[in-house]
Amino acid sequence: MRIVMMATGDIAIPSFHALLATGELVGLITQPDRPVGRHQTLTPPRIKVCAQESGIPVFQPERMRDAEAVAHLRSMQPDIVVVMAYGQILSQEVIDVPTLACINAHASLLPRHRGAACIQAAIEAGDDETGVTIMHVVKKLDAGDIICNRTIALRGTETAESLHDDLAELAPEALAEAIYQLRNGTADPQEQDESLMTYAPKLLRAHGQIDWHEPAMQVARKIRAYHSWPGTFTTYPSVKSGGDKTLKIFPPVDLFSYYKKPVDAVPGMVLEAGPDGMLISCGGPRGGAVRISTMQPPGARKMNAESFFAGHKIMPGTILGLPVFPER
RNA sequence: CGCGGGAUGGAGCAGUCUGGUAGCUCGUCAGGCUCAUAACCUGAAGGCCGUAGGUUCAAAUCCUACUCCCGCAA
Repeated sequence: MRIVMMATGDIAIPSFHALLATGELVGLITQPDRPVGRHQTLTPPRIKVCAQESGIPVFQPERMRDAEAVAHLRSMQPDIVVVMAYGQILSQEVIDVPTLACINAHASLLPRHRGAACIQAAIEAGDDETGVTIMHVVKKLDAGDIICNRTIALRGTETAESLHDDLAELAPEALAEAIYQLRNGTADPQEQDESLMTYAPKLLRAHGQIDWHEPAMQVARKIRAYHSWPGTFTTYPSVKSGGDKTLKIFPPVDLFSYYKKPVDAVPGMVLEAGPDGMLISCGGPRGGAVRISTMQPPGARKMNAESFFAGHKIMPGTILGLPVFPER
């Protein structure tokens, strides 16, 4: 059987190696090299490098839906196309090329969290479990019939980064089962329950802004969910410059669902500031607070609270993120 | 050369605009005080102010080049 993989993200790398090991992988289709990093250096996807090292042919069309690209795929004569974190929407023409199936590995338990930010969404929503789903590719995003899945329990401590790696390792197993079923005709794809569908749109850097009016639980989840991309941040008033500066916030975060606060405490108010971290008042019906202990001021590296407060003056009573939510 | 910020004892920062004795909060070490302490008091060590040139009587500070770090962007 001939398998062609379409993948760009690092999450697909373990699956790539698993497919490679079957000896049936005949090609990798991935996004063109992109300018990346601080100097906009043209950089190949890491999975492309893996393919080159393994002697697997690589194809990098700018638009997969173009006739030439489709023709190229057809010339590879795939029986199965495996899509995972590829980064382009596929046309029906592409989907129809493989003789057996065009399947997709998605990093959530569909129909929950369709879309690009599925990993972050599972953490931010406070789900008890997430996983990897293998389904048929259809034109509608992540909406195809489900072949199989693998689940992983969430303990409330993971970040998108750690979960990404765990799911990457989980994917090959699910993929192997799906391919096995397709191969011997035992696959019994189940339609997705549209009523349970949620959508996790692609995140932008700006989405990492913390809204201190949210309950402490939600703030803490967001800090974990958005690590390490796009990251979370707030703003603080700078005595020196007179303006507001951006403060990036990193896990771990201590959660206080209930916290006995001073009567004048408002969301975003710094309650304590010291070597142990910065305790910040949150919103919501029960109030609550979170303590953060790792942060990064503009122009500097990530540092712990002890270092931060050695040279930055944020006194208790300071209100963070102030000018940001006038409209919310 | 995509845009911007930065480099000052071990950590984090001020000082740079307006050149003139190296400063702050900590940490470290020594001593003191205390029933005791990460508390408090006193003292000390530790800097070629990123590198290399230039201007000047004089450069952390002004000029030029370079190196490294960070943010945006991807």
